[in-house]
Amino acid sequence: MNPLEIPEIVIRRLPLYLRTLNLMAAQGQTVTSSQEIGERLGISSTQIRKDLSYFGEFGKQGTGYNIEYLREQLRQILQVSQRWKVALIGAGDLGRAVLRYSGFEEGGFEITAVFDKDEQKIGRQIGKLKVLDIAKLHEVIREQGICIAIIAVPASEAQEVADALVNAGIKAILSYAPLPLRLPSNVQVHYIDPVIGLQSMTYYLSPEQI
Amino acid sequence: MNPLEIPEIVIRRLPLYLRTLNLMAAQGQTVTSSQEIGERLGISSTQIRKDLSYFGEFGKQGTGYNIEYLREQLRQILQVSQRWKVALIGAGDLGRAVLRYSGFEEGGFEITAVFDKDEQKIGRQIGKLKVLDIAKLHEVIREQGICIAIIAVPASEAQEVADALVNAGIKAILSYAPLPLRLPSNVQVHYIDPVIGLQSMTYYLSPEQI
DNA sequence: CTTCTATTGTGCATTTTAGCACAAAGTAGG
DNA sequence: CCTACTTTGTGCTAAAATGCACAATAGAAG
Repeated sequence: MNPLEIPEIVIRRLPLYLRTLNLMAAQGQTVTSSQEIGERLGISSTQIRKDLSYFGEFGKQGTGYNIEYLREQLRQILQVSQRWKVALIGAGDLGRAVLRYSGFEEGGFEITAVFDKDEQKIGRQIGKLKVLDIAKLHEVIREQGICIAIIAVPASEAQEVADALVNAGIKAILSYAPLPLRLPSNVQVHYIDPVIGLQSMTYYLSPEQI
Repeated sequence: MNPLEIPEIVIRRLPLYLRTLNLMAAQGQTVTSSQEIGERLGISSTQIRKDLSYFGEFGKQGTGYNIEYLREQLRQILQVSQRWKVALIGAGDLGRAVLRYSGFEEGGFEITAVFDKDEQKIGRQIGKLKVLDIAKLHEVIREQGICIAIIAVPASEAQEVADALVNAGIKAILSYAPLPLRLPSNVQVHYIDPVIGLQSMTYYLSPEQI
């Protein structure tokens, strides 16, 4: 099955399935079904089976899915069996929170370099890492062979940082800055903006709750 | 036009349009077109016009949209003309980063209470707010008339917190915990999980980049 | 006043996504 | 071995979302 033919919306759901399987495995569960995964995620079981069928046949009729096996298959599909090195740009409050979040490691990512342009922050130790001068971005990224970056700088500086990242060879960016970045089409990008999420919920709140 | 008939996917895009208009307004621009908004967001102009048409006719043929006017219309549709009070649960690294992020205010939200269960953190001052004991969750939320909450606690405690929030009358939750919450259907919820975003990008990275 | 250009709002066609329903295949119990 | 029950994977159908194409209309230029 050609990867180009698999809908992006399917790819977007796979990490949710993987996360669910991780939780089940952590609780000692060994077998599950599309129905159980679906109930946890609020997705129909048919959808889950169809999504998985793009990549192969991972289940057993009458029994369901072996959790360990399906986990490993999903990890391979998503290419998170090995750990990816990630560069973090911005050592402010957000950057520090990102750095201390353990979820990245479990998900297959390791932040191996932190950058900031503020001289006050450069050189400071955060966890295992020392904050580096953003002037060394290109050099360090090339040296370490990093191809994923997280942008945690103010909106006003995000585009500039993104340009530098692309220039350094970064191929995937997760941006916390609330604006769309102008990037070459061969660079992946995902955004995280909590306000967008809140605003689409307030639409549904009844007016008397204001 | 009955709100129940408007597709959720349309509602999800409106905050993006609003954010784009805010940026344009901040740069002194007064008029725009569906094409310009679309180019910035990577969305087709037709889509934008169709989305807006669910709610009325806001543009002028030949001219486009008055930015101030369309902004105000979108704010009213999304119910963010007034500011919503928000409770934040969790005063760890993430909670503090959330608290210091200025984007919420601009988006129509004000965090007016922070809670934690850790005695070390309770009573500590963060910005204008003092961290409150989570035991007072119900009381404070009722008193202040809060109906939106942000969960920034570890995954293991998120469900417990969510239950308490629902019990206190919260109607919308933004959760940073990487797991699906079990909630009554009349409570809105959105999740933020950076790992999900990263993992759906690694799928597209070429293997030699690992 | 006429012509030219720009842009909206929308009917219709196309494409994409989701879901039903069922054959196939496995398990459990007697 | 036989029957009853589960659950997968998938062909087909239905629904949802997107995009094309164009009439309508505004404004600008001459």
